[in-house]
Formats: sequence, C-alpha cells, structure tokens
Amino acid sequence: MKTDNRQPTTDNQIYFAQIILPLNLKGTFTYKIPDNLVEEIELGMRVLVPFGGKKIYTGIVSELHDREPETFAAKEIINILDEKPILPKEQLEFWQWLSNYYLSNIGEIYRFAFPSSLKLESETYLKLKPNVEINFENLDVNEMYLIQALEVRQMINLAEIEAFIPKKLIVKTINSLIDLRYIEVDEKISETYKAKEVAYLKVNKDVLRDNFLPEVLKSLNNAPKQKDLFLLILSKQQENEDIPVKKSFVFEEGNFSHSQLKALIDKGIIEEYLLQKDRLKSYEGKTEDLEALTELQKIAKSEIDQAFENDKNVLLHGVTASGKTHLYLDKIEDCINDGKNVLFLLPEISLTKQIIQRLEKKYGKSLGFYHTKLTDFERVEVWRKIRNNEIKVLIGTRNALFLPFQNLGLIIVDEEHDFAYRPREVSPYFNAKDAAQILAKFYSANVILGSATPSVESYYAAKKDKLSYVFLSKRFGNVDLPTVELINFEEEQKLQFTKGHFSFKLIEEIKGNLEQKKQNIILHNRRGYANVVECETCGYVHYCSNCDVVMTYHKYSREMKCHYCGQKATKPTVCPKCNSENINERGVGIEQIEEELQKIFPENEVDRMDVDSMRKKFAYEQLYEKIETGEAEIILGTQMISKGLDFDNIELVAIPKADALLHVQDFRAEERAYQLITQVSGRAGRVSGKGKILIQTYNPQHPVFKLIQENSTTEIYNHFLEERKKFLYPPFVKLLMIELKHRREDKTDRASQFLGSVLRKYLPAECVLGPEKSPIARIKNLYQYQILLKLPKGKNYENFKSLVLKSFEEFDEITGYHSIKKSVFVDF
DNA sequence: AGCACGCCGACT
DNA sequence: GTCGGCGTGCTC
Repeated sequence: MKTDNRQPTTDNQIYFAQIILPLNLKGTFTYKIPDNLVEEIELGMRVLVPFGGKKIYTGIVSELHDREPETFAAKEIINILDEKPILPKEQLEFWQWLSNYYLSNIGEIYRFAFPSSLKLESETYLKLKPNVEINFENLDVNEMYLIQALEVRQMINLAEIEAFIPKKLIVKTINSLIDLRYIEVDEKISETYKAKEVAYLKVNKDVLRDNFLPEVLKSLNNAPKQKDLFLLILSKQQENEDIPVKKSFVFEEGNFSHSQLKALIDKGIIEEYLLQKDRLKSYEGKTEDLEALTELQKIAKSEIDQAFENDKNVLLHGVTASGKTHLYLDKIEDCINDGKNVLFLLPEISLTKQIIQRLEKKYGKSLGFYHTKLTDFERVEVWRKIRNNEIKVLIGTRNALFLPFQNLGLIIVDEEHDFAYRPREVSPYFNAKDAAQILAKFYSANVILGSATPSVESYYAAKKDKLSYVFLSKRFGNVDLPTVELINFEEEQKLQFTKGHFSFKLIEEIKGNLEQKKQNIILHNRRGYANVVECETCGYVHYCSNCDVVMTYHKYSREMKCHYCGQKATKPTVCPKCNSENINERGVGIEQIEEELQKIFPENEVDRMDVDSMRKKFAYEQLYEKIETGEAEIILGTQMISKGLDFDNIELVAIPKADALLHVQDFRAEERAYQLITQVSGRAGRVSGKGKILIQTYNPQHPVFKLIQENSTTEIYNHFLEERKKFLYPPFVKLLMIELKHRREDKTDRASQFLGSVLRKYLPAECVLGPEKSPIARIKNLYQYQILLKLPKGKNYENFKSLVLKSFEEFDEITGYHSIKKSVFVDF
C-alpha cells in the first residue's frame, strides 16, 4: 500500500496526503508530509493536523500523492498517531461509497464511525523531547513561554496553552518547536483509556502449604468474623480453582466489612491482586453445542450455501417462529469454521435477549457487542478487540458496520425490514441494510437478510434475482400459524354489540382465552390518552408552541406532551380562549384502551408497554419477568410489543382499532401495517399452534386485512408492488427527498421555491415534486419544506444524480440561503 | 462544523 | 456609549 505511487527518495520530491477531518465539510484536505514522516505514513492512519488558526484535529489519511495544490499553501502534518493503519482499506472504500451514494460529507461519516476518544482534538498533549539542549536565544516570546511551561509541568494540552499564547499563534508556535526538535506530541494520545482493573482475592500459598492451615485457624479463634471470612474465601477458591475470587464477592455474599478483610490481608493470610478486566461483560459459563437442523431447515441451508457459492446474497424469508435464528447460528458456525468472522446486525440491541443468550452459550468470550448504549471507553475496547481479531461474532446495531473488521466472512441483517436500520433523525443518513451489502462486497463476505416480513424492496430484489430467495414457510416443529379473524366493527356497532372500543365478540374471545390461563396481547399503536384536546364551544385546540402539532394528553402522567419536541404543559380545565368548561377529548390513545380493558376485566392483570411506561429503569425487565411467569395476563402495547417477546403461553392477539395503522399518509403505510400486524401475530401460539388474531376494523374489505387473513404472502407482496408501480414509488424509482429548514417561514418558502426551480431546469418535470410544506410544517421552531425527487433506476440514475448535485451547487451560490439547513435523503 | 469578523438593536 | 444577536466568509 505504501510507496506505490512514489519515486525512490533520491530526488527532493514533496509528498502530500488527503486527510479526512471530522467536520461536516465537503471533501478532504491536502497536507504536506514532512520528510521524517514520509517513510511511515500509510492510508488509513490517523494524523494530527492544524486547521484554521488554532484548531488541531485528528484526521485520517485517505490518499497519498505528489500533486502540489495550486490555489493554496498546504500546511504540514504535525504527527502520525498510529504505527499501523487504524482503518482497514475496506472501511475506507466503504466510507467513500457511503459519502458518494448518500451525498453526505465524508467527514460526517468519520465522525459517526469513530468513537470520540479515537479522534481527540484539544485534549492533545505536548511534552519536551528527552535530553534536549534548548537555545533560548532563537526563540520568540510564545515559544519561550511554552518551553518554560513544559519545564514546570511535563505535559500540557492544547486547551491549557490557550491561557498563555494567543489562539492564533498556538499552532505556529507548536509547529516551530516541533521543527526545532524541542517538543513532541505525546503518543499516549490514543491511550487515554485505561483497561478497567478488578480486585481479586486469594489465600496466601504458604497458608495452604504443609499443615499450616490448623495453625492459621487457631490464630483466628478470637476473631470469629475474620475466621468466617477466611473460610468463605478458602471454600470459594477451592470450589473451582480456575475461577478467581472477586473481592466484591465477599461483600455480596456475607455480612463482612472492609476492616475485617484488611486485617486478614495485613496478617498476610489473604492476598489482594488486580486483574485487567474487560469492561464488556462477557459470558463466563460453559459453551454449548447447537441442536441439529430440522429437515426444512436443512433444505433452506443448502439453498443458502448454493447462493453463497454463486456469490449471491440471501433474503431469508421465514414465517414467525420458523427457526430463522437456528439457521443463522448454523451459518455463523460454518463461517467461523472457515476461519472468518461474523457481523450480526440487529435493529435495536435491547429487545433481543433471546438471540444474545443463544450466541453467548455458543461462543462465550469470542462474542462482542457494539451499540449506542455503550460508553466511549467500551466502544474503544470493542474496537481494539476487533482490530486484534479477538472477536469472532460481533452483535451490533447499525453503527457496528464501521468497526475495523479483519477477515469478515458473513453479515447477517436480522429483521431486515425494520425501520430502525434507517432512522431519519441521525446524520449521516444511510440505510444499514443496503450499506451492509456494500460493506460485504468490499470484504468479499456473504450476506443474509432475514425477516418474517421482508421489506417490499428486498422482496422485489429477490424476485428480480438480485438476491437469492430462501423461504421457510412452516413454523418450527410444524406448528400451525395463527388464524386471523376480521371483526366488522361497524356492524357490531349497529347491533349495539359493543362496549367502548371493544366488540362483545372480542371481549368474549379474550375472556375465553383468560379462562384457559392463556395470555393476551393487545396492539394499539398510539401513545397517550387522547390525541386532541378541544373546546366544544369555540373549537380551540391545544397546539405545541414550538411545533405545528396538536399536543397529546397523557392521563397517566397528567400532562400534555408534544411528541416531537418533548414540550410539556398542563391540561386546560377551562378553554383559554372562551373560558368554556366544555373541554372534549378526541383520538384514542393507548392509555384510554388500557382504562377500558381494566374496566372490562377488573379481575385480571393488565400491563401497558409503550415508551412512556418503559421509561423507568428496568421497567422492561420487570415486565418481561411478569410475562414469563404468567403474572401478566393482558399485555397492551404500541409497536414496541412486536419485538422480542417470544413466549410460549400467548395465544391471542387483538388489534381493536386496526384502521389507525393505515391512516398514515406515507406510501409505506400499508407495508408497515402488514409488517406490524404479522410481527405481533407471530407472538401467538408459537408452541401450541392455536394462536388467534382478531382484527377489528371498519374496512374488513381492505386488501391488506383481507390478504393478511388469507395468509397469501405472494399476493400481498404483489399487491404492494402493483401499488408502488402504479404511483411510481420504490422499488420502481429512486426516491430522493430534500428537506429545507429555517426559523423564518418566508425564507424557507422562498429558498425551497428557488431550489425547486433550479432542479426543474435540469430534470424532467415529472421527476420533481414540490416544494411543499412538510407534513409537520414546523418542528422545534424550524419551518420545514420538502422537495421529492423520483429518479429513474438504472444507468441514467447517476446522470440524474450529478444534475441534482449541480443544482445544489447553484443553490449554494446564493449566500442568503446559507443559513438554511438542507438535508438530503437518498433512498428515502 | 467551528470560528472570526462585522454590522445592527437594547441595555448595564 | 457597549454587549451580543446572527449573517457571511473561510478553513488544506
């Protein structure tokens, strides 16, 4: 990799490097490589560079060349921070691809990809070079100050230097002192984290030798507590010689004090020692082997193997409880036996206990986790382990794609349809499911996308033979899939066979299920109690002051909440506008359904599972426990409930207000509704095969409900695909959404009109939709407008995309619009 | 993104 | 009269 485009060092060639900086700026930056670093520098290494007057950043080398820039003078790299490249070339290529495809700056990707302690800025430390003779006569005032400061304190960081050197001169001063070989950047920059140490105890070897033990015990006779403590440690130690005794153990186990332990240590009977302990909890129990695959799974496996042989990625479509996990485990095992490593992606780490438990039992310490809930130090530790090839299977969320994998052989994307793979609110915007396939290409690794309800895009790709389609149509152990029944709520209402939002029929079914000691799941995907609080007299509606949305009433916490900015308010008892007391609540939230259920089933345990009720620490674990023990009889939840709850005793799933799932204005609303209903249904009758799904609706003729009832997978996907084709949506076009935000509405409006007109200048009229106000016209006091681009797929797409970029350049020329936040969502 | 510079309003 | 609001320009 090194010196590939370089001449022998005989001529006085100057070399340059393109550096990725952790800034949301276009492109990379050119720096001069000082002679003494020319031999060391390689792609993917971290370097320290000055940037703009007073900042120093940790950048990544993305290119080495000898083209001197003509329009500016390149500054010099201060130092190299790694002995070996920290970023594998596959990752560098991956970053470049993401930046290109998703039109995001590579610096933003760098920021997202690296734990922050690997890209320190002003925490950088300087020190004097050992044994240098300093000639003070040639130093200027600032250089003198810095040297003097370093003579007093060995190390100083940049932030501290600001106190005595003008900001503008910091970098200049440091550079000249480095050139004079007086000071250097401390290499410890990358070592700011320390491996956590854990204290352990052991009995002094001499005590155990010969027949010393009785004597020791005797010496402790008038210190009974110490004697007990000693015996506890001794017995624990002898229980299993291989497991060291943690210091914390003695305080958890018995009622001992630190002074008692200290006495034993002082007497030399017990020794305390420290061991470096991974911050990450790794499984310490025994590892287990897998059960054999069933016949159906074996067939699926051979199909997967076949696909891999043809270098094709797999879409594993397996109905709920078909044993996809089992197949994953099998393929993971194959990959490891091949000497390669595995990345297992999950939409969210928290809701997937089961897979983690199974993998832990199998792989013990060579299993790693990576997700957003880790602290920065924990992330760095996983980072190092991956780099050192100590982890064979990494389970993680989308940000795990950026780890410096060695020898990656397989990526599994579980629940590939899940929207958590492409959150809209975090930048850079990318779809982890698609990105995983690209990353795999750079590593020549295989990919399995798995789901019971594949995304329409993946299904289509499989149909077009871009993915290899493997279908597990039967549940594990040939257990029946749940039956689906539609309840026509309008009819029931006419007959007055309803109570609140429940038909008598639904109530009877739940009752019957409860009598058989079976558990019930109720899905209602709307938070709070009432969606709208309204004055009957004057029509006043309570809006959020920061956003263009109605505030939701939460009865449980007795407040009004804005679900977009989090603002809270008290519920008005009289109308603030006309003083009428006639305040009405409209729109049914989950709390209202909960209230009704408790009234209908006063004897039974009803538990609610939504963002609001799960906010407390361990709330999820507690509920999980309650369901496992059977204490929870009716579990009511928002979409949260569709994930991870694999229990044997749930037989009924009811969706009292199913129409609400379709009343979302989004071309994916139907797909989402289908996925949600099917996923929740999958919780029912996983063992007994007697699961029953009840969907209450005003539209029993709606194709989505009909097709779910008929359980005809092919037809439902055909239905989706027809609709998408008819109205020109993905997968038939490439969708690109541009969003403009600003706190002044007129400005946002004008800017988006202008951008729209520029886009129309370059693109065919039918490709540009809008601009128009976003569905929520204002969030957190920012007005939002959007432009939707429907671009043709295939060869022309790249041309169109370059025209979009051209339009952006033209837009950026208007300085007045620079304060407008522009976000681009490719594959929206 | 972050920072400096420069130009206008409401205040010690 | 000054502090500080943010619009504008620049960073290898």
